[in-house]
Amino acid sequence: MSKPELGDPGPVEVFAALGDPTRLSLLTKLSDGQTRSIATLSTDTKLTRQAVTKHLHVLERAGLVASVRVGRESQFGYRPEPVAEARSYLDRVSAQWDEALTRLKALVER
Amino acid sequence: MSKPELGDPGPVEVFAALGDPTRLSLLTKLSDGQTRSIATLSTDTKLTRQAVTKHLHVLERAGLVASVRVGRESQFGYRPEPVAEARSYLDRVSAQWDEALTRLKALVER
DNA sequence: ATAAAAGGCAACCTTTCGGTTGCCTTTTTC
DNA sequence: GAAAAAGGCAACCGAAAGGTTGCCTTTTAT
Repeated sequence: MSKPELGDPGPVEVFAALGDPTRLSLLTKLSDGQTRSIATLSTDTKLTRQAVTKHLHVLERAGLVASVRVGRESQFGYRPEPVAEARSYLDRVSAQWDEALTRLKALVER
Repeated sequence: MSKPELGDPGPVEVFAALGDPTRLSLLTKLSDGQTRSIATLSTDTKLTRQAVTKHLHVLERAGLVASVRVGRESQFGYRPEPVAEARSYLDRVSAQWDEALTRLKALVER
């Protein structure tokens, strides 16, 4: 059945989550498949640990990362699904555009 | 030389621009290749013409649309380049992820 | 057993966003 | 040559975003 099930919202939320430099770099860092703690992700960031935490939660609400508390630290990991969704959304947009181009071409060459 | 040339900023700006429902729907509407006036785009939107105008300018700053003033109205049209950029950005992200998976698999199956 | 490391929580602040209203200019249309 | 249509400009407003600081809890290391 696959309920909407909270954890991968629509493309809008995903794009919004990607639309911030800090978040985008956190995500690309995590997309290497390794899992990282907040402290780790906070080094080389100029920002406070708290700020990073907030960004991570935004990413999490958008379904782009998931976290597990292990011992005293919580490990964050990349989740590929929403990116795939976003990608196919953009695919559809540019597909529509390509169609339009094709139609125009056909019209002109007639 | 290809100066940065204002008009297609990085992926962050593009994602930010896409991360709003109104903007996303304006863009998909325009991605059919047809050019539309602000008034036209404002119908069936509940929002004020001004609000729509602002959104269009955001899209324009992100390079996703371009406008030309023709007579008394300004026509907005879709610009495909930034979408392609964004798409390839996401491609790289998921490519990195896939690589990681592959490496992990190799390691495990050894 | 204490100290240090990692985090959660919450208050607070400033800037940006999304949106509205009012008014003025320019182009059309009749 | 008015009246209407399409927009631009600017002020203003409330809510959300991005960030900080302070303090308390839990886990780990010594």
